[in-house]
Amino acid sequence: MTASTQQLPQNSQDQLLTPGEVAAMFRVDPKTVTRWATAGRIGSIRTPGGHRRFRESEVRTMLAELTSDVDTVNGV
Amino acid sequence: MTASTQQLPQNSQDQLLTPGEVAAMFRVDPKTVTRWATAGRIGSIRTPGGHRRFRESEVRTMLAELTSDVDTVNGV
DNA sequence: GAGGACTAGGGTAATTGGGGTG
DNA sequence: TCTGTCCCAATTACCCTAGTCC
Repeated sequence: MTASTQQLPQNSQDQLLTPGEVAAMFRVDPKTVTRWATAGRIGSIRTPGGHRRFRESEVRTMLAELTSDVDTVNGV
Repeated sequence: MTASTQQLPQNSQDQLLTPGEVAAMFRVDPKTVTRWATAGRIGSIRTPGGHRRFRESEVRTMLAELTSDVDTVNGV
């Protein structure tokens, strides 16, 4: 049995998502998600190869805010 | 009984991880982790059978280094 | 000794990154 | 200002069989 897989050393409870996954959730192009990461609007984790991974919890939070913030503007 | 489920009294500071576990931490394919080891981007320990093992401390360090979060943990 | 699960290896397809443009 | 699409190069993902680990 996979005794080794009994407990993943996943200290972070966040699952990582690929740019394509995030792009599908936001209905945008992966390129756009990359721009968000470049602009610093979303935390990104890079693989040794240079590809980006995003935290599921962070993406969900942003998505929830957008859903809830349809026209709920704070100022105007 | 598999002693794997038990906490052996290792004095350990470097727990060994399997390619699958490292792959899960980076959200990549186990083969990709193998390529990193082949490319020399990550230290690898080979078993007598040829399988690879990675040090948890090293993997954690890489994750921390590659994590470009807005978190101001250490002002590098 | 037997079994299940994972890994190594090579090869090919899909995705991603970066720059420039509409 | 922001997003979508083009190019090309690099990285990653999935296919297979055989061997190893527990």
